[in-house]
Amino acid sequence: MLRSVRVSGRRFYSLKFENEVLEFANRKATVKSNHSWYYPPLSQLRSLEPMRIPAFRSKFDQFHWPQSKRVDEECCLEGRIHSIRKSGKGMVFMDLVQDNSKVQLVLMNKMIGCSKDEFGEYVDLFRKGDNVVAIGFPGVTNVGELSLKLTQQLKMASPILHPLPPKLTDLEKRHHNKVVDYLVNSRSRDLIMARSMILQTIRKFFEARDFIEVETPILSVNSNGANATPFVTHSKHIKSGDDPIPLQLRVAPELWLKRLVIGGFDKVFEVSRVFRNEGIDATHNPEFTTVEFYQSFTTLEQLMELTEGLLLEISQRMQSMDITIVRAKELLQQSSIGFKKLEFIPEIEKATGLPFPQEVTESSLLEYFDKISLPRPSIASVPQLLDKLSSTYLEPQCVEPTFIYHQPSQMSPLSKATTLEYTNGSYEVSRRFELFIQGNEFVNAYEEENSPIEQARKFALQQQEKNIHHDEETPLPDTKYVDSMEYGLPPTGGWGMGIDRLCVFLSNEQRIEEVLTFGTLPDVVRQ
RNA sequence: GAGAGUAUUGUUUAAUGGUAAAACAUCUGUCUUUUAAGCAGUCUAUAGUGGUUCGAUUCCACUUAUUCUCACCA
Repeated sequence: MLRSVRVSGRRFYSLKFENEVLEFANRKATVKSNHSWYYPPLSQLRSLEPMRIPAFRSKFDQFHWPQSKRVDEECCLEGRIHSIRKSGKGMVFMDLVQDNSKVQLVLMNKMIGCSKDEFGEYVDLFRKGDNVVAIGFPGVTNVGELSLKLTQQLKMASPILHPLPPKLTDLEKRHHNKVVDYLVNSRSRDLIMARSMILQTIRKFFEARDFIEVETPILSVNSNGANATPFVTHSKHIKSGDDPIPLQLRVAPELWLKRLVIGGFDKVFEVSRVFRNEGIDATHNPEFTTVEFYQSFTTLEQLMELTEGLLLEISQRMQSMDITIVRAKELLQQSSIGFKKLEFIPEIEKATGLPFPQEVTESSLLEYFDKISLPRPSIASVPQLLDKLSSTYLEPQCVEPTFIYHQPSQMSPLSKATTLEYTNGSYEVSRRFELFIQGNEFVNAYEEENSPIEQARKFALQQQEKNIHHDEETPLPDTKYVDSMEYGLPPTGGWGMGIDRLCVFLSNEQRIEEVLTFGTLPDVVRQ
């Protein structure tokens, strides 16, 4: 057990735990048998009001120090030890970190008031990585480094039981132990901070425009709003007879948000985690975050302006971080002059050199595929064929931020359509755009279909296609949503952006797990 | 769902059909102004099973773990 001794009126803990070996490898046992010393209640350690380290720095960084190079008024600082540098038996330097800010501690046996031997043994109780409370005088060292010169023994607040690796780069080890990754790799921490800053900017943008932030259901009977396989679960309390009704996790919040617009909330947005039971790769995780907003009486053109405005603000804000400054600068320039625009059908014609089929049907599109020698996708439905055209001819053109707009209406059953004249005739196109950057989709937005009659018709068409092509991912129509529409969805602009990809892009990373706090689903499962 | 790779100490990297090397970390010293410090010393490893071989960490097979790519998708 720990002996406590009195030295010149003050009580000190001395020195070695009896019969304990102070090796890191055995530290857990030592800690276990001296538990109350290693994990005391915080209030017991604070004999005066503590300062956060950033506040301490801002108070003393520009301080005009007296001859003695210190101020004889005790301060209390708390944080984690990042470095220990011994310099002789009676003197030790440590770096203490809190709130991403660092300050040096100077420990000297004379100032603390104990013998060198006592001092040395006491200091040996501390390891790089321990959380501690330090009390002492603010001051500077001979070379001018701001420090806290301890007047009392350092106090243990919570120890680390394993030595931190000096480096951790192996992907497997990093993502399967994110705690250590964050302690070791500052970039891993910075990526999470950048994400926070991006989300803050988005919230500020919408708040400044009088949007309200809402939260809509994640669990429901029929997940809708995107083509994707849902995760299925059930509730103990939602049953049909004795059988639980299967519930789905949302694949998109879209239909709930539009119901809110019908209900009179004219400007809503949601930062929403969505769930899709699909493959995992560098740019896909089964759960991911989108921001969606809906604003009544808003056109496609207004949606484009809002998109440029939001990305402008994000790019301005993200100049303040080292890891995002390069991308943010590019984006700032591009969003202030406005993004390039590609209109779907004319651009396909330009790229293929052939006029678009007059009828947008499966057979005419397949014929078109043959003419341009494009291999057919595995599911040869009209939406899939059109999507293939886009990913082959349009999306690769979108290295710089680019809007692709006026997609044929068959691609988006929830979007409002209009008839437009092109060289080869007139077409039903969606009042829709997608924003692509470096060939990746970032934003999907459209004027919402607001006729319950049209919506019911498009849902029916979608089901026909689904049955013909056995496309399991097409959701069942949400007839209750169509019922809600009968109360009058105003002409509404709806918009969604993937946050994970935005973070990956701005931080110039290649993989989605880098911007997820605990990696992708396989990483999460292992932690 | 299909394919390609990887596995050496706590970490990050070497090398080799015959004694596995280094840096950092750990541990032991040392230093009263250090800057994730210096100096001296110490400790720790070939994923598992089988095969070829006088001898396998190295070659082969299987297993396990894991990474990546493609497909689906945002």
